[in-house]
Amino acid sequence: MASQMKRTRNSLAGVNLPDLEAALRRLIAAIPAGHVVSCGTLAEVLGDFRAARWIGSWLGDHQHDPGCCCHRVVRAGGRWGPSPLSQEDREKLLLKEGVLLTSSGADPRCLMDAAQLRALCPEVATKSPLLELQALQVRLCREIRLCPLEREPQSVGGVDVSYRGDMGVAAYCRIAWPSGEKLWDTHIALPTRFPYIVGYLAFRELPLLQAVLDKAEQEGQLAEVIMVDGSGLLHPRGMGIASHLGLLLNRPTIGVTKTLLCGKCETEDLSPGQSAPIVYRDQVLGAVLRSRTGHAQPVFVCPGHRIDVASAVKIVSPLFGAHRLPEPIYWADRISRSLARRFIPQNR
DNA sequence: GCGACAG
DNA sequence: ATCTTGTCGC
Repeated sequence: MASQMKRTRNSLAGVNLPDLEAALRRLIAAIPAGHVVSCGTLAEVLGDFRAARWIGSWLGDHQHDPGCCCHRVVRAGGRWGPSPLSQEDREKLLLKEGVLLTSSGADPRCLMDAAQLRALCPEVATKSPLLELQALQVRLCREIRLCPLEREPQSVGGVDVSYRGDMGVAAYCRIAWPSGEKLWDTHIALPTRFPYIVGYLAFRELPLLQAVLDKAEQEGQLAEVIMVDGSGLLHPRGMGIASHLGLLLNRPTIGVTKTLLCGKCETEDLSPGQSAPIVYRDQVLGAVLRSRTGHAQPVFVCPGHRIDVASAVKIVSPLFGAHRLPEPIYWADRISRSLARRFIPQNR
């Protein structure tokens, strides 16, 4: 029993990040000669069709070795996609394996569908990594508390992550509320462990955010409310990164984005300093805000955890300075980006 | 034909 | 998010 209580605490509070790349390599290794598979089908077997884009970019990037069968991966309908091989080598390999070619790619009749690939790779199919992460998000969603903020904060923190190669730099900045004065900041750099896939941003950035916020807490600089560069409640499973972080910290969090992940709003007649509701699945889950200084593009705000839409708008509104984004996010973005550019050498 | 989605 | 030159504008 004691050993159970003492379970390992990683940055996702006990959740192990799946090795998506390893799972993808196993799927590709399971494609038989004479067949091809599309990025979308691979994504589907990993647990979410939306991972297709990541798979496409991975094909062009990955560490390729002679045994790798990535020449059997194509785009939808058999069309050619990114590859480390030359077009000539690729066509030669597929022809040798018995795949018919068309003018634009592989013959669609040689494409395998998800059911066929699942049968050939049961170890990935039965433990679909993205399905498991979705299940976790659905489970955590029930613990989200949507309520007015209890007390006005003295300060609000902002967090953001910038990237350089395989490294991520997270920055945290504490801002006085409501004055907007910059009070304190810190940062940390760590290797990236998970790709960007729409709907799974938390699994990419939470380890870094948790690390930088641990640092802030040790220095006694953790603000009462944390603003995140990413969505919260406005998420297909109600568990955007701001909500997930709020649960891990057990602290009020607000999601702020430059584009809308989901939901609809009227941005046409929005005058500077005003806000309008964002509706998703017939519920008001956020607000679109235009800064008082009248920037062309508005920002989208939603609750993460332990706050409601009205309180989130009340907290964010006074923190618009001279920039499009509210000060905590503006500074976290600026600091993380300049550090990533300055301190991490580019290797490619 | 429509939609294709945070960072 | 990142890769990137000059260019348009307050």
